[in-house]
Parts: sequence; C-alpha cells; structure tokens
Amino acid sequence: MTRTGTRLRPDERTAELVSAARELLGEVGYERFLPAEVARRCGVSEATVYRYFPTRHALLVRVAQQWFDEILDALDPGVVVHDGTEEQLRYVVRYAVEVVRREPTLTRYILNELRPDPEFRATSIFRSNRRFTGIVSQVLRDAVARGDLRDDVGIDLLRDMVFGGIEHQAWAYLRGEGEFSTDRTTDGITTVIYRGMAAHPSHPSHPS
Amino acid sequence: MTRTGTRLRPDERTAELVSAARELLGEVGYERFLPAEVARRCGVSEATVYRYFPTRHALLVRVAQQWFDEILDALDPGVVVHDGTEEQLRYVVRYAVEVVRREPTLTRYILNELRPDPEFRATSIFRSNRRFTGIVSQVLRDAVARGDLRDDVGIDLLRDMVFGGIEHQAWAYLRGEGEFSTDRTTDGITTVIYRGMAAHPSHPSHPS
Amino acid sequence: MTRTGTRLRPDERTAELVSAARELLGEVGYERFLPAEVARRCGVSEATVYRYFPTRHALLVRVAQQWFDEILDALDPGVVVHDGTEEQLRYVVRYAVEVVRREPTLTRYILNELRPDPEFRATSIFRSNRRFTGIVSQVLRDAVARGDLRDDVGIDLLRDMVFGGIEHQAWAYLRGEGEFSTDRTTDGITTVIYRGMAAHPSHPSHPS
Amino acid sequence: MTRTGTRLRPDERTAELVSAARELLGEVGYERFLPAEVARRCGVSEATVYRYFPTRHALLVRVAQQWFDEILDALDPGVVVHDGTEEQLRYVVRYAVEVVRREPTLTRYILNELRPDPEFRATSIFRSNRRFTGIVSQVLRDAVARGDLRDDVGIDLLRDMVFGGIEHQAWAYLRGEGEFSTDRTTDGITTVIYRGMAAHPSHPSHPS
DNA sequence: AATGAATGAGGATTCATTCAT
DNA sequence: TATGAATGAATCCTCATTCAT
Repeated sequence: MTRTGTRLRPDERTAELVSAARELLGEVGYERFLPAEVARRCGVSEATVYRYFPTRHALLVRVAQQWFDEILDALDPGVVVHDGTEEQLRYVVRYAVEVVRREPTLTRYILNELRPDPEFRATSIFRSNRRFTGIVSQVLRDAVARGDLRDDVGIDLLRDMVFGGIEHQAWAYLRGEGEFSTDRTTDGITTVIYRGMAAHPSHPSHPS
Repeated sequence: MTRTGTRLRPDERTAELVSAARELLGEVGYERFLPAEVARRCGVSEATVYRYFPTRHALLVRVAQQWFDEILDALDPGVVVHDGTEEQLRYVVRYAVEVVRREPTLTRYILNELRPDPEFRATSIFRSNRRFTGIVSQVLRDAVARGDLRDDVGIDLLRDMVFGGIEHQAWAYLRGEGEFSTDRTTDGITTVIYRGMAAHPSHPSHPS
Repeated sequence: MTRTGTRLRPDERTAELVSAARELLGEVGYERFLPAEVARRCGVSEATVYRYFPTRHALLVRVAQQWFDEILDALDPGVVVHDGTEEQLRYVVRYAVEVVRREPTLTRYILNELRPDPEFRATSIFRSNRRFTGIVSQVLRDAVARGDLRDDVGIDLLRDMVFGGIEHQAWAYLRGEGEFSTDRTTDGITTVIYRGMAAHPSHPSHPS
Repeated sequence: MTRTGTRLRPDERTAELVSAARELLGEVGYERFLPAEVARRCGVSEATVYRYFPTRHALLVRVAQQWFDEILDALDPGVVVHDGTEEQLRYVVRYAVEVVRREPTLTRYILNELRPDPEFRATSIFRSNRRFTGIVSQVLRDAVARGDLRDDVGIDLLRDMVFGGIEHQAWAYLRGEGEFSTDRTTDGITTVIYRGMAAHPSHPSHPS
C-alpha cells in the first residue's frame, strides 16, 4: 500500500511492514500469507522483511500482538463506564462483534493458529489474548459475583458462545450467506446470554 | 496406522484410505494434509492414493462426505423421538457436541474450507451440511412456531452460537485450556439458549 | 472401440490392440499416447496390453509396421498400371496425399519419431518405410533413367518436397488454416515437380 | 554448458537461460524439454529458472520469440536488394534453408506446438512467424502479379513445398541419412519451384 | 489367458529463507 | 541499511510397467 521507496527509520519501517502484514493476513489468512507480498506492498525487497523479522512466524506474531494491543487500549477504558450487567455485557459483546466482524481472518488466526502453538503461553500475545477474551469473562464473572447472573453455566462456555457465535456469523456473512448487522448480532447475543443467565427473570430485556 | 502390505479389494483399500485420511485431516488440518502421509499410514505408495482419488481435493471431499453421512444417519431418527422443545434441543445439541468434540479439525474443514468454495452448493456435502446444521435450525424454528420460543433473535444467530460455542469449547479443550464434558457443554448451551429464548420463563430448567 | 469382454485368440486380440492403438496414435500423437487408453478402448486391462507387447514402444512400432504394410500392399500393384512419367508420378503423389491426409499424426510419428531411433535401421519398419517413401523415389529415378526427367536435382530432395509439402498442407488443414483438396494438392505437387524437372518442356501439363 | 557459479545481472542470467533453453530445445524437442536440465546447464537451481520465467511454457515461448526476431532482423533487409524473381526466390529459400537446417527441432516446435495453440494468434510469435513464412509467400505472390510465375498452383502449396522440403531434408541429414548442402538444397528447391512455375519456360535456369 | 492392484521414477511449480554486495 | 539473486525442500500429480492370483 504505502509506497515509500525511501529509507525509513527502523521503527517507521517496522510499523509499515506490520501494517501491510496485518492487511494481508486479514485478506488471505494465515496459510496463504506470503512475506513476498508484504514486501511488494511496502515497495521493499523480501530481504528487508527478513531484516526486521527473523521469520515469517515472527512477523505474524508481531502483527497479532500489535493489533491486540490497539484493540485492548481502546476497549479497556470503556468497560467501567457502563452501569449494569446487561449494559456492560452489551458493550463488550458489541466490541467483540466489531472486532471480529472487521477482521475475521485475523481473529481466526489468533484464535486458531497462535493459541494452539506450544510456545503460545510464553508469548506476550498470550497475555493480550487473555485480556481480550478475558474481558468478556471478567464482565460475566463480576456479574455472577454480584448476583446478577446465575453460576450454573461455566463462564468459559458463555465466552465461547459469544466468540464462537460472532465468528460463525462473520464467516457466513463473508460467504454471502446472510446479512451481518452489528446491532442485530450484538443485541441477539447479549439478549440470549443475559436472559438465559439472569438471576432475576422478572425483567426480561428487549432486543432492539 | 493400518499396515497391511497385502493386496486389498478396492472397497477395502478405499475404506482404509478414507479412514487414514480422516484421521490425518483431524490431526493436522486441511492445509497441512499431505496425500503422501495418507499413503505412508496405509503402507502404500503415493501413487496408490491417486489410483483411488484423482486429486487431493477429491479425497478430502470424500472424507467429509462419508463422515457426514455417518453422522446424519445416526442423528436423524432420534430427533422425532424426543418430546418437548427443551429435550429436542438438548438432543441435537448433544449430538453436535459429540461430533464437533470428536473431530474439531474435520468440522473446521467442512465449515471453513468446503463451504466457502464456489462449487460447494453443487456438492452433495452441501446437502449433508444443510441437514446437519439445518437440523438444529429446524428444531429451533419448530419451537418458535409452536410458541415455545420467542422470535426476537434470529434462528441463524442461535445456530451460530450453538456451533460456534461448541467449536471453541472443543478447541480450548484440545489445547488443554479447559475441560470438556459432553454433558456440561450440552447442558450449558441448551440451558442458555432455552432459558434465553423461552416464551414462558416461569419454569426455568436446571442444568445438571 | 471394439468392446469384446470375451476371450479372444491371441491373433485376434493382437489385431484388436493394434487397431485401437493406431486410432489413438492418429488422434493424440506419439507423446500423448497412453497404453492405458488403448486398454480402455479394447475393454481389457492394461496388463493385457503388456501381455502382448513388452513395451509401449513395441506396440507403437507394431502399429507403424502393420499400417505401412497395408499401405504398401495397396499401393504397389497400381504403380505399373500407369503409363507415362507424369501419370505415375501423379499416382504415387495422390497416394501419399491420401495417406498423409488421412493420418497425419501417424505419418508424423513414423517420419519423425521412429526414423531417428538409433535402432531404426534394424527394424523391419525401416524396410517398409523405405518401400513407402522409396516408391516415390523409384518412380522419379526411373523417369530420370528413361530420360523423361532431368537429373540436376537430387531424388531425395524431390521426395522431401513431395512429403514435406503434403505434410505441411495437412497440418495447416488440421489447424483450420486452409482447405485440403486431395485433387488440388496432388495436381499442384505433381505439376510443380513434373514441370520443374521435365526434360522436354515443350508440353507443359495443366493442373486441373 | 556455461558454468558461471557467480551472480549475474538479470539480463545476463535471462540471456544465459534462454540460450541454454534454445540449445536444449534444439536437442531434445518440446516434449522432452525439462526446465531442470536448463538449470543444470546454467549451473543454477531449478528455482532460479522459475525466478525468471513463470512457467516452462513461458520460457519456451521466449526462446521462440527471441530466436525468430534474430532471424527476421537478419533476413528482412536483404529481400529488396535482389533483382529478378528467381534471385529473390533463391535468396529467401537459402535463408529458410539455413534457418531450418541449423535448428530443425526449434522450427518444428514453432510450427507444430506453438501454431496449433488457440492463443497463438494473439502472440507476438504469430506476427513473427507470419513475417517468416510470409516473406516466401510474398516473393511468390509478387512474381505471380508481375507475370513471372503462373498462378495455376496455390501460393500456400508452394510455400509448403519449400518449408516441408527443407524440414525433411534437415531431418534426414540429422539422422545421418544423407548429406545436406545448403547450396544444393537451396538451388534444388529454387530450381524446381521456379522452373515448375515459370510463365516463360524459354530460359530455364541451371542449378549449380 | 487375463487382470486388478500397486508403484518407482519422475516432473512442473512454490516459497521461506540466505547471503554477498 | 538495503537488496537482488539464488535456492533447498517440499508438494501435487502422472504414467509405463510389474506381479500375484
């Protein structure tokens, strides 16, 4: 994309490479990700890519890392702002929907390619990833502790229904098999989870 | 795995190849699936694989097809047997859990590699797949029509929460990030969906 | 083509194989000639082909041999029947045109694949081939000896202009680049060769 | 052949590859042409060949193209220089003889493999090829228009006798079945065509 | 006599990675 | 710092040929 051709400071070049790599990963997925294409998009040689990243894998990991950090930096502050279990839940679900929807391949890469890696737990992505999916878990956990949600279904299962549901929706959308409204998906998932787990079913919520 | 070394009848050899291919696909996934490895596991040459399947893709498709048919043959009859929305839902969810849990990579292959293929809708897997995911949708749809479930959340989203949730659970399990009890997963998902969508919240169900 | 399925006497089976092989060779050419396809056309197994012919090459050689013999058996008697150099020439040219036109690939195979073979001169095709192209040479040689044609151009060159010209015409025809009239080609070549070599130019011939 | 071992500039490497490929094509023909052998002859890896040419076919086409261009650049200017039908004819025939004689396999490749290709007419070789064979046709056509040659035999047939005759002569020569003197072949063909087609047979030419 | 099963030896093409300049 | 050239190790697929039954 960015066609520089000129010499860049190492941090600029790195940023450019990561940016192009993120786009590419989002477009073609992990297996079809070619370092050569990243180089091409930056207007540099393949060797330059390897100057900044020792392996293809390292570049991919860096992409995930940076991407996650951006997401979390934007997400984190907002959580506390919302009052009430349902509103907090809706907020994080909406955020997850927006993220996954915007970059389903990237999400998939992190969730499915990076996490299974034996060395994953040693990576700093591990921590970031935990922050990302964990933030949903935390909202749920807090709600349970507060007595707003029941505890008869595991938090991890609820979290998986949220992320799995979003992911499947996104893929169906990309395949052209259905619409993908952020609102509709957010409200639907929030509603099901909240109504399904609410400790006090007397005040059912209404999806928009 | 199976080391025959002997000559087999075509149907036997085919069965052996499909079986080994299914295992391999389950282990390494679509992209890392090598016909040569299938051959090795069957104790035959690579050329033998190509004697029975014209292309790598054809073998993979056959694996998916046969596997699906086995699943569906076992699943179908049972649905009608169960009375009540929640029980029917629990039954199909349990089945899906067992299937996805047993072969998560295979599931991913069908969901992510086969479905996006432009020619997918012309395949017989398409029909099988529709039968598979459709059976969940149908149970939900029937329940809505019967007035047992509300209609304020789309069927497709519910279905995605079911399959997405199961898939994520299975992956986390395989990654050693958590337990995976068929009962717990089945009950959890069924409960969330049912309680979250039930038209008459007066009689909440209890997960085991 | 012939679908027997039954057991044949060796000579019958051989004949059937050679016949199918000839057709195939004519259709696809030497390099794309697959023994498996010959077997398929005869309704027998590949192994049966190898029962009768030790190698692919042997089968191909046999095809050429038999084909040549048939041609020569039909051609030979007719030569003497014609009176006059030009008529004899026209006769053999017409025959060559018909042969090449009908089976250009086969001709090509013999002319270009078989002849270069180091062992070619030891083959019986060598003799047959010499009879085939030699018959044209002989007609020319006789005419020179009789004083009807000059001797200032080598017989082999004339023969090559005849066969090369026919072959190129046939290929252009097959490519759809032009018509191919047996009469027109025969008369054209005969005329050029005869008029160009005639010792007594006072009676120029007229092509039809 | 050329064993460099060193790093070459792209144009040098390309030239070396094309050169080696031309030689190889001339030796073994289209079907037996292996990119791996080209690599071996240049002392580089097979991958290097594919760095410069996306496919085997592309390399072959490039060989043909470049080769043709060299030929035509040398041939073209000379035609106009010669006076008289017979001299012009002799000149282009001589040129064709030299070309075909030097590289009969290459000629065959262009004539038989490239020309039949459906996309051939879109290639730049198409234009080059037309220039090549067309130059003979043009000389003949001009002579007919001028009244020097009769019009009772089609130009295309005459052209085919020229090229076909040359090709067969070259092959026989390569096979060791006869001598191949450029002069003798040129004069022979020119003589036959000219004497056979001359409108005024009173001044027959004398082959050397 | 016939064959069905099986394969060894290719053979075109891809791509992450290295290294001399 | 940057790179252009180069490649080793795959990877899918083909086909003439063998051999136990």
